[in-house]
Amino acid sequence: MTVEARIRQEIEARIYSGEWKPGHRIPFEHELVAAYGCSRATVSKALSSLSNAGLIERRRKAGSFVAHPQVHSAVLEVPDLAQVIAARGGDYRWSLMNRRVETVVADFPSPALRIDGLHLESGAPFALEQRLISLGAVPGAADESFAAEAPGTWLLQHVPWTSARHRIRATEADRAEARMLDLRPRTACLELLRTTWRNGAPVTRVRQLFPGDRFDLIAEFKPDA
Amino acid sequence: MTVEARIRQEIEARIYSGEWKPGHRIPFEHELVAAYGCSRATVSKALSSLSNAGLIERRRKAGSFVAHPQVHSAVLEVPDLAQVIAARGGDYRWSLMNRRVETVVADFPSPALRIDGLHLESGAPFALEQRLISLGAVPGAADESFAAEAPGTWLLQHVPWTSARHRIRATEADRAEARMLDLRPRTACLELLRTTWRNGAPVTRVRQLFPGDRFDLIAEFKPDA
DNA sequence: CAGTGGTCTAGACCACGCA
DNA sequence: GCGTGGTCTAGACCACTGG
Repeated sequence: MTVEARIRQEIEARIYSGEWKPGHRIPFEHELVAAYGCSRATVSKALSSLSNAGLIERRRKAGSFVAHPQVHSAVLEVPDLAQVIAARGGDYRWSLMNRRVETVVADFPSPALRIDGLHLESGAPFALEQRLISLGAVPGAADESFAAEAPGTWLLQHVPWTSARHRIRATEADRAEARMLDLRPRTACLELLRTTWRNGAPVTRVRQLFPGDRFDLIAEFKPDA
Repeated sequence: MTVEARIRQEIEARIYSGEWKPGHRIPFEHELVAAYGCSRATVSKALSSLSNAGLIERRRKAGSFVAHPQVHSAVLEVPDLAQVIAARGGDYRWSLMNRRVETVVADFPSPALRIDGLHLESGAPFALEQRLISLGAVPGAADESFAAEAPGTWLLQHVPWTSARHRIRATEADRAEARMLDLRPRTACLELLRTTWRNGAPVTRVRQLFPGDRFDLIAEFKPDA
């Protein structure tokens, strides 16, 4: 246990226990230096870590204070479908339904590859996927058939770093979607819309449709970081 | 711009641009010290920040390497319904439907307060809420009527720090739910199940049901932290 | 304007893990 | 072994901001 970790944990414990309530001023850095017999840099690292985690707020001249709780964000596990299905003990497969180049796509500065397909669990439809891949941002995609490998898997391995935005909502499968997913029409489905950028330019946009009874998303909030 | 921020940004830029691909070894700390003319502590802080953000991996003896991308997590904005509705220009209200003490609740070590109610947007149903509050963890809740204030709002102000787990799925409103939400039966809804703990003990468990066409969740992934 | 946190330095010792 | 990152020290100067 490092000194930094000890300082952090002992402050955490006082916050979790309620001994130090939101708004409470925690000891000044120089007081912690004296209490732990360590250097100020070590205290500062511990407090920075707590601040990053959102547990405390630091204000010049005033000191550091227990933050007011805000459970307004959580880490969402965005599923890798192959792993999800393997974890359930199922057999994952990808089935390509459509592949073509679209020359004009809204919000895309260049032509895009349009890929439609189905993720299957042990032979049964699991999720419907409709995807666009910018050929400007990912020229190599033009050479891929995506017949055997799902485009998401391929992209993870061929596009360096991206940012992404997900929109999650409930919707009803229309007639065509229900047929492909082997559902009654109007069955409740989870719709995941994800757009991915790299250096501000769109890389891919995908819509995944999951039957509501076959899949759910998990998001965790932990004040540690 | 601090030295630390400059180091971090210049490394980020090389990663985002693709100049340094996943697996690439970035300069050793002592090389960065020489390149930037700063101390090793400053370089180390910059690299620690990149490591926390998941952009690089640091290995003793070997060096630091560009990490392989994993868009497998994103930050989910968990909505404060009052704010969501205010941001849309609507008028938020909470309507209490039921409040009673349940002596035995699964997974709760003590009796719990059961609160059912409706979140309203400009008078129209927006979300159905069914909540349990542990009276062992939050004894003060017993003195609250929750007639005027939604329990989530009250809890944020009165319970110290928590961890939380959310489950998100699509489901169909049953007859009673559809009636309360003013929907046709079997309308697709987004179901948010959240359990909150403090020191390992459950504090509250809530189920919120949103008509699919009235609400969606947003989750962002940015490699920065 | 005084005291806080923010940032930085030039060292040091250690533990780990590859050769 | 030996070089790397992990941690720490005992200072220092600065910028901000609350009283």
